[in-house]
Amino acid sequence: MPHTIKKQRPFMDLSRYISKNHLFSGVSSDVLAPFLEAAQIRREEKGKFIFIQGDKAEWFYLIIDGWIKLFRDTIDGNEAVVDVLTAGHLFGESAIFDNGIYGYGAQLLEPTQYIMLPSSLLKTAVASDQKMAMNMLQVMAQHRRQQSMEIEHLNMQNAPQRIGCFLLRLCPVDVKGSVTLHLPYDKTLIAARLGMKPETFSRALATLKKDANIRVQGAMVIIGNIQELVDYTCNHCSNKFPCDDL
Amino acid sequence: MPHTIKKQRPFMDLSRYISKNHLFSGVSSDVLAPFLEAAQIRREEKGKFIFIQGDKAEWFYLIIDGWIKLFRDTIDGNEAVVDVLTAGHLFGESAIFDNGIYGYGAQLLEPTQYIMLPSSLLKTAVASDQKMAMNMLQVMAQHRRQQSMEIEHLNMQNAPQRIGCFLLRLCPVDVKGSVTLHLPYDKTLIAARLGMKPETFSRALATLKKDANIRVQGAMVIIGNIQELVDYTCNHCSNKFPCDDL
DNA sequence: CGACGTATTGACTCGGCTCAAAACCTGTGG
DNA sequence: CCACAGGTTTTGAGCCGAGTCAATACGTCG
Repeated sequence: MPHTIKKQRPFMDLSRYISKNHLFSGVSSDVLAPFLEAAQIRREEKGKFIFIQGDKAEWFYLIIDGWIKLFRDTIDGNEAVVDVLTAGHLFGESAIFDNGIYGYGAQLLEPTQYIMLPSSLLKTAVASDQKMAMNMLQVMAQHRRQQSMEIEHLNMQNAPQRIGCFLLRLCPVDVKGSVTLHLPYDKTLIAARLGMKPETFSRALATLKKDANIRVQGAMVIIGNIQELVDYTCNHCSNKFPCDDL
Repeated sequence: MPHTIKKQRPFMDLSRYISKNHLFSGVSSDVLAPFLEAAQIRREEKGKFIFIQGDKAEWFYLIIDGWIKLFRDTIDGNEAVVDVLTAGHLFGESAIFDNGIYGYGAQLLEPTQYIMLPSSLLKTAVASDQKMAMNMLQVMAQHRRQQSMEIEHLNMQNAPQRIGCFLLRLCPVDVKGSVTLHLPYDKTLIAARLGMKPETFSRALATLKKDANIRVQGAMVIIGNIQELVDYTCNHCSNKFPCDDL
């Protein structure tokens, strides 16, 4: 008795993933239809570059599962990690309305499934459909707010505080007291994401253990008391916890 | 149509300033009209807060002349300067499509004239007019790119390089060799804008004099050779000079 | 078990911050 | 014209956080 092969039934699967993304929420099905038609689903191996900085932005992307990183390479050979994204996240969409050139590269961190959608479709859909336009604007505006926060964090918070902030954003919103969570990806990568070196990350995590009642066991982190961590972390920030961004 | 009487400024003045802003470029006059109707022009003194972080975003703003700063206050009483803007710049428009709350405060750095426009109008105009929507999206996307650059700079460049980058962006695009320019506002403020302390700014400027062939006389800066400054500044960045961002 | 990638630890350097003082401007009133 | 007051900018000394380089521990997979 053959069991289901899940990679098939592409159209329905795509539909689910695409339409439930906020960009398409409340959008009529005839606006949605061409996206479903044109969508291509891909599964690629770790390390694959989906695109690099400077490429023409002919597609934008939606992650189904797995992890990718957005990055920029500097002239002297360093790499800045712009963002790390997973299921449900959209990327590459911003360049479409700017200069049509990706401002960063995108690389898979592990085997990852994603959907690619044509930029041209997004452009026309946004131009012709009000709801799409408003959704797109909202996505952009939220991104801008996130980026503002990021800039503030880099300016105002030190390494342990940036990690604390990162951990707090991993917590479910409503909990109080103690929380156990595990880090979504490599510590090295988290470090890069937070704009610090792995060694600094390691030491900063150690000071959190000492000063903010945190326990760490490999990738598992136990926050003894959320409020304590907030007190330690959020003073140099302009947002009161819980921050509504992410 | 109703002809409203504005007590201080005739209709035409506003029209010039508003319609030449990129947000309204190519927009039909009947879409533009309600903005011109509803626009209010203001002139206020240095120090005045136009709004503060957390206010409801009922207006967005266009600067006619003068200077303003956008800033965020942290819980422990520090201030992060988000941006410094002057004639032709737009601000407060992002919150409208996000959560309707300003993410920063805005304060005048000197006597400044500005126009305030109702958020509600922007929202409806963007929802009903394709060109407005595309313009707004473009404004947003460009802002996002700028912010990305800012994050990269904070991460990768040291103080002298950040100043060098700032100076290079003040240069006219096509010049080569030597350039004379003067700083648009206080060194203290530039320092804050670049995420450093005034003392650091001063010292960093001194090292630029030494290492990158710069001369400084008060607010006047003479770049001996642009290429030399580029070589000194741009290595840790992912953009090749001239950066197309602002 | 060995081997490789990831994570931690140690010793050192250096950049930027702090606090404090001096130098420089610029406008004001005598 | 000078003296003074206020703000801005510079300079100095000392400290601390984060980066670097190098070595060691840890884990997981073969």
